[in-house]
Amino acid sequence: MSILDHIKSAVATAVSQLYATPTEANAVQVNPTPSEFTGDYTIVIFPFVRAAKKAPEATGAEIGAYLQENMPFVKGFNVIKGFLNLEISNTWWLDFLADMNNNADYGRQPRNGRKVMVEYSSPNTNKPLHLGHVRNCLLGWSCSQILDAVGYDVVKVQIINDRGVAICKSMYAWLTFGEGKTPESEGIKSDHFVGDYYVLFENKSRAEYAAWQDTDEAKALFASRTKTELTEKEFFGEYKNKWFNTHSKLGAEVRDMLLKWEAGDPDTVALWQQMNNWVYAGFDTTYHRMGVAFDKLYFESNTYLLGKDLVEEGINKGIFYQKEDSSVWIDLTDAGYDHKLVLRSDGTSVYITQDLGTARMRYEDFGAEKVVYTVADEQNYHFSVLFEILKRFEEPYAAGLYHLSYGMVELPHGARMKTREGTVVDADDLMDEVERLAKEASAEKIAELSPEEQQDTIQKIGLAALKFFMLRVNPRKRMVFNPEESVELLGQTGPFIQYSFVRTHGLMKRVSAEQIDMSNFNGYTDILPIEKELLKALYEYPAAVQQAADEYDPSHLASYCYNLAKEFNRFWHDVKVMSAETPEARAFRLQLSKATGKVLESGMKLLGIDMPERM
RNA sequence: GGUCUCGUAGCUCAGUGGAUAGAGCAUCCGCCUUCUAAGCGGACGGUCGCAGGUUCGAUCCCUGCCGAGAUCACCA
Repeated sequence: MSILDHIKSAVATAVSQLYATPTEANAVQVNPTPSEFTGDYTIVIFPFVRAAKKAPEATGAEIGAYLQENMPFVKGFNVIKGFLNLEISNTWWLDFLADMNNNADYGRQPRNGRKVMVEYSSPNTNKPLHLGHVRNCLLGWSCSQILDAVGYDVVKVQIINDRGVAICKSMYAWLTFGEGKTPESEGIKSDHFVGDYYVLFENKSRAEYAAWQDTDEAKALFASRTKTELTEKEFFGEYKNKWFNTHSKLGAEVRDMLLKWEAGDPDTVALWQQMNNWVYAGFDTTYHRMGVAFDKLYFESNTYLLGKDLVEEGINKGIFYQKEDSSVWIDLTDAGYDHKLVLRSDGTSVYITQDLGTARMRYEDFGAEKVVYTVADEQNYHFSVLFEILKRFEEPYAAGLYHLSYGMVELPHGARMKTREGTVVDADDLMDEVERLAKEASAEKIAELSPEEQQDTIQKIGLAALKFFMLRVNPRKRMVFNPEESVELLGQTGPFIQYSFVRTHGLMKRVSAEQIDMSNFNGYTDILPIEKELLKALYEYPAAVQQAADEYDPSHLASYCYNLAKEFNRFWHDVKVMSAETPEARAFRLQLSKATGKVLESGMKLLGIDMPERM
């Protein structure tokens, strides 16, 4: 039981006894005391003045006296307006510091025996990973680490969208224009190689469309448009998909290829394998560099036919209904959604059918009671519907479904990233760039390290900048990706936190090199305000991890790490550690530094960020 | 049009039913003979989108409006 829980329950008892008003412990508000007031923790008294029938000050004084009387670690208190500020005894803080440094798992909860699946990344295989995938991967990875830290067994999965029109475009372009080239022959990273053919296809297609727009047929179509307010450009913009499916020669070729693939045509399947293998090899490199990994891969080519048995089950259970054309639907109007198609009239599945089937299959595979889907917010509606349907099926995991929805990463000026327009920010390029800047900034400072160590340090710094930039923002929010700011190394950044860690690490190296005794810190009695602030920040760590887990939101943890680092830097600036006034003060400050280093390293690890030893 | 999300300093973002709403960047001013200045401090900067309501107390909860985005396919 934490000290805050003790305080809450003691306040509840006090109110119950003093004012004969039964009060729940969780109705008591306790906050860290702001530094401009005296005290460590503050109880908000306003809620109890009605029961006390006294002024807030008098009520606070009575409760304060009760707490001081009954709680050994409450050393004193003061009341300002409706706020009761408690002072916690130094011995309690010293014990806390000792316990924390003896606990290798500070901030981690014991295993709870429960299982959660986290799905993230889930790319298409027709092109390399870009900035949006980076945000996705960092969120998914960090959430899985955080859930692990609070006790869950986490299964990290991705579902690879390896089939469909998109990959066929790359396949067709390579087959038609590739002249047998390979990533090896061209010296191009293999996923980029495949992506280049996708872009090539889109270029050819665009040219075909432009030429078609000059035909009499197209002109007649434009002249006969019903929405007369549309300009020619707008009209043909809207018409593009229709054209691709009805007029385009390239479109016909791709559809033909998809049909062959579905029929299992050996040449087509072999080509598909080849293209996908190139892409996977490239993805693996990128994932590895990004520091993310998966426990199990699902492939859409294996799951896209799933879910039909659920359709039948749904009809039998009365969850779904069938129309005369034999298409199958669900009426979700009572839940605030619309009627939703779950099976086409030709009997083929749609996206949500697959997802229903995949959900059940994965439960059969792992039995996870919670499933986190890390998918961009453009699919909010889809997941609301999916979860609602699974709830109506009374799937055992239905209550544990969560859509970790995140806002699109936009380019400055509100532009969305589009492969066809060449406005994507490529994940590999991005990592190159942050490392280049990290190298620029670090070169002199780490010059005496070995080349390998230098490279390692630079990678850690660059990735920290990128990862922290993306994870410190609440996932729900759209974020504007400004290339210059994202790789900033000063201020509220990953490298700032790394730098604070490096300071603690430097102290610990001296402790072992000079065999400094850190054990007599208990003799330090007059804890300074700056030291107390640091202790309070350290104390908050488990709660920060828990909040990040409860809300599936690593940004809470990112804020926490930044605040702790900031606090440590203030401490570092204000007091001497190695040359402290007394051996006890030195021991105490070293213990504090050690604890800070531990928490920073562990907290950042949960964000997927590694610490360098020097920088 | 319906639904959902977002709106806090010039910019990027935190934040909580409670004390004077906080950081970073930018601008300006200080601080390295002292454990790494990738640091620390200070100044400047706010009608917490607008209007009502609930409350002892609202930036936070509720309603309406305004603005931005997403979505509402027999696409994935």
